[in-house]
Amino acid sequence: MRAAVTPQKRRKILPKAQRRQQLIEATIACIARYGLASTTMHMVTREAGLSVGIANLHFKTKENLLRETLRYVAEEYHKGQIEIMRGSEADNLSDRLTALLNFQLGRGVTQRQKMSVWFAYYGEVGARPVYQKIVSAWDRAAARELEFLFASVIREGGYTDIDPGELAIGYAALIDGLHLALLVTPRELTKQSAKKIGRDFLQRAFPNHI
Amino acid sequence: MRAAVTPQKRRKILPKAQRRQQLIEATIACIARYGLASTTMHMVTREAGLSVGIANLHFKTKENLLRETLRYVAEEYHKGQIEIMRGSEADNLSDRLTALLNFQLGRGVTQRQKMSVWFAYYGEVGARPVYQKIVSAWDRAAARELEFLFASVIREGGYTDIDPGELAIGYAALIDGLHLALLVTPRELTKQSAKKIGRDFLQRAFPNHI
DNA sequence: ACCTAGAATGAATGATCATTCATTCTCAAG
DNA sequence: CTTGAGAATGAATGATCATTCATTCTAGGT
Repeated sequence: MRAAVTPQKRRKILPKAQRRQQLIEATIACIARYGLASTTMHMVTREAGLSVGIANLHFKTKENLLRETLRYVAEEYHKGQIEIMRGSEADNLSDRLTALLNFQLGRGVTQRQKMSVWFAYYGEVGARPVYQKIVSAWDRAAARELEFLFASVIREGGYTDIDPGELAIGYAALIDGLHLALLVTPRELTKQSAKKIGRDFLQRAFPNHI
Repeated sequence: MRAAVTPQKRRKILPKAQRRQQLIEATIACIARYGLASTTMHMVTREAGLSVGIANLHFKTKENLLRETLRYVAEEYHKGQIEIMRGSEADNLSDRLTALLNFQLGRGVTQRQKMSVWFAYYGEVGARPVYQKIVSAWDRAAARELEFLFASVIREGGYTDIDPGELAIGYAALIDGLHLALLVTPRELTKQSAKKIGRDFLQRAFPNHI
């Protein structure tokens, strides 16, 4: 009888960028499954199907890997948002508002995995200024864009007594809060209801547009 | 020359309940300062001015201590809320709404320390079902109370087309989102603005009451 | 004043992890 | 086909931590 036939995974060499991406995605999966606190380098590299040493090879330290992962997640979410808010010339403002809502509470973003990661980092923001910097940079960019969109809607609809900046902060807060509710009390809130609640918010502010 | 005069802190024996409380408060302070992930038993006991062993004496495991701390924080916040929503017979509904908003975005609750702890736990909810259970139990209780309050307001104001349950979820989400914004992007949002945003939300829903 | 139940201590233990680096392996260039 | 630059591996290292428990100390009861 032979020694057990270990399937002998052939070592593969790939470009740096690809390995980094692979590790970031493994990190996201681990954080969602085990939490930020108990995610270890072993877990991440196993999830990626690679050896322990590779994480330190590409990211130098765990702290670096976590930071880059946050950067990736924050960028993905906020870029998506911003793209929709800018819209194409063709889209009218009502459609843009609806598209934004559908994105923010749609399949891609409200995956349990994504929301877990998002809030895992928020939870550490109080203790880690670096995370705060990354998140708040993107938040500011999205907030400006949203304020601009709302200002256009206000102008078009002739709404009075609405400050676009304040409304934008309120709307963004509502969406964050709904994500949190979907994560923490999923039994009390479906994505459908969440969308309706977001829509109602916009409707009360912009009755002629929604 | 004598041996250095160590100020020799005299050992003090106190009732169990008091020590537990003391440790929970030290845990809150540590989580706020260092984050949930890097809070150690040594930090907590040092913060409390006690020895390492004591935490295990009173809480058996670290996991237990963290769980009890969450229970304490969740209870404190939600009990305060619920008390205000029930109000005294004397208070009219408008006053109750205002009092609620002032509590939720007031000095006590929006301390950086409190919000840090709050979101630190939210961040782990995706990975720890126990935390989810604790938080969602209190959330449900508060949600019911808020729905009841809103239903009274709707009846009194004769507002049509408002579902009190949905509005309650929306309002709660808005408040959570504002807390998050105060924590993550404090430079972009003052407590004053946050209150105004909350007030505007209520005003658009209940124009005759606010 | 003396005793003792049990509260409090903290050095020691063992488990877990991030990080290192000597070695192996891959593949593109020649 | 041959070769070397550097990508990938994983056993080993050392640091950090939760938890234990033999010992010390306290305070209420006698």
